Amino acid sequence: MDKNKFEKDVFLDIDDVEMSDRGVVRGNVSPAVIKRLPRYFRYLRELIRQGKSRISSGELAEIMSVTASQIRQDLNCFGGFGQQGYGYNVNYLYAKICDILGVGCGYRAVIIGAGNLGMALARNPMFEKRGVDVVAMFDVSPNIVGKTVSGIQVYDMKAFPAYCDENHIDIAVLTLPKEAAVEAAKQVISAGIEGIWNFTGKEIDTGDGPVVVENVHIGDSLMTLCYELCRRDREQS
Amino acid sequence: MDKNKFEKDVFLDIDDVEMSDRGVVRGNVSPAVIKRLPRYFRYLRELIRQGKSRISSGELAEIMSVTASQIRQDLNCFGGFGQQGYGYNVNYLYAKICDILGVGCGYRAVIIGAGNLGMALARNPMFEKRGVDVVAMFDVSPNIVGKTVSGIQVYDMKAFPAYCDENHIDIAVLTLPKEAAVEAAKQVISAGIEGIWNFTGKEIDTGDGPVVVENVHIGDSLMTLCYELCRRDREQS
DNA sequence: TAGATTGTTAATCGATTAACAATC
DNA sequence: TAGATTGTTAATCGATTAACAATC
Repeated sequence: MDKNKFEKDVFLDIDDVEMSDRGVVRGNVSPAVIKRLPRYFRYLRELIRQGKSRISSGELAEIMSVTASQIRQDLNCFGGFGQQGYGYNVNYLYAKICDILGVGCGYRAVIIGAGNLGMALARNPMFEKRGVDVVAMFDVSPNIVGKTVSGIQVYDMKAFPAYCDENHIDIAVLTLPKEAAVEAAKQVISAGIEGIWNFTGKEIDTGDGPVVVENVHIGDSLMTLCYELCRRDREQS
Repeated sequence: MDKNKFEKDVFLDIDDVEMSDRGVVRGNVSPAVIKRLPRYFRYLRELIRQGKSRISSGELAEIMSVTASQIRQDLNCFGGFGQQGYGYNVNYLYAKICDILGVGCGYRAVIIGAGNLGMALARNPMFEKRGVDVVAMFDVSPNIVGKTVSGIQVYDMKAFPAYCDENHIDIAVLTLPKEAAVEAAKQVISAGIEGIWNFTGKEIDTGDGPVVVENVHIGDSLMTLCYELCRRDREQS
C-alpha cells in the first residue's frame, strides 16, 4: 500500500515538473551510455523514496560506485539537467530519465508462454514500475488457457492474431520453450508488434528491420559468477 | 528425456577430451571478454546438438554476428584452442570453455526466498545445464516452509545457519524482497558462502572481500527495449 | 561576491578490428 | 606441397577519466 502510494507520488511529480525546452537527444548516444540509464533510473527512484531533493554528480557517483565525470558525461548526452554550483534536482532528473526511457509512453505488452517464468513475470511489479501495461497472456496448454494470473487473462495462442488486430500491442514477452521461439517470433512480427523481449534462449536477430529485440539470458550472469568463483579457486591453488 | 541424453553425452565428451597442457588463463582477462564467454558456451552447445564437430572462427563469427577477429582474440586469452588450417574442434572448444567457466566444479547453491521468482528459478533447467546443483531453498513463510519445489526442499530461514554449517554451499541465490536483501546478505556472508546471485533489486557491494556478487536487474533490459522503441517513435515524428 | 559544481574539451585508457606471418 | 586458418601484433576505434573554464 505504502509502496503504491510512492508510485503515485513519483508519477505525479513527473507531471508537475516543467519540461526543458532542450531536445531529448543530442546526436548519437553510445550503447554504453544507454545501458547505464536504467541504473540511474533505479538509483534516482531510491533517492526520491528517501526524500532527497538535490544531489551533486560527486555524491551520486559515490553512491553508485562510478566517477562523477561519467555521470556528467552520460547526462549531457541528453541535455544539461543540472545547474552549476547547485547540482541536480532529483525529481527533475528522474523525470528526464523517465522521458528518455519511455516511461510514461504507456507501452502495452503481452506475455506469450504462461509457464513458470511467464507467470513469475506476470506477478512481478517490474512492469508497473516502468510504466508498461501487461494486458494479456497467451499459451497453448488447455490447462492454463482461461485462467487469470495476477489479474491478467490467459488466452489460447490461436486467438493471438485476432487479439492483436483488435488491441494495439507494443511489446511481446516471449517466455515459451526454445523450440517454439522462432514460430512465436514470426507470429509476433506479422501481428505488427515492434518490440520483443525474448527469454526463450534462442537468440532472435531481425537485422535492422522495424522490430526491436532484447534477448535475455539469465544464465549468463550465473556463469559469470561461476567464472569468478572458479578463477579464485585456481589462484589459491 | 532426449534432452537429458544430450546433457549426458556432452558431459561425457568433456571427460573424454584430453586436457591441454597450456595454462587456463594467460595474464589478466578483460571484463568484456569474460562477459562474452557464456554466449560462446551457449552457441557451442547448440553446435554440438546439431552434430557439428569442427568450425572456423569465420563460420562461428557468421553464426554469432561478431567478427572472426574477436573470437580468435577472446579464445587466445585462455590458450590456443584451434589449429591453423583446420579451425576449432567443437567438442574440445566446448570442454575448454566449460573448464574456464567452472562448469563441472560441482558448485552447490541454495535459493533464499521461495516466492514467484525463487520458484520459477528452482524449476528452471538452467542450473543443471551449467553444472550448478541447487540443494535447498529457504523462506520465512510458514505456508511454504516444508514444501518441495521441483525436488528441492524448502526450509525455514531460521535453519539457514545450521544448514550451512553441515553442508558446503558455494552460491546463495537471493530472490527475496528488496527490504530483506541486506539482512539476508549478512547471513549469507557470515555462513561463509562466497558467491551471491542477487535478484533482490538492492545492489550488494562487498568491496573487494572474498565474496563474489552478481547483481541481476531483469527490468534494466526491458527499459533498454523501451528506450529504443521510444527513440524510434521520436525520430518518426 | 566567493564557493561550488556543472558542461565540455582534451588526454588517457581499453577494446575491437585489420593484417599477416606462422603453421597445420 | 598448396590452401586454409590460426595466433598475434599493430592500427583503429570507442569509452572513460581528468581538467578546467563557464556560470549559477
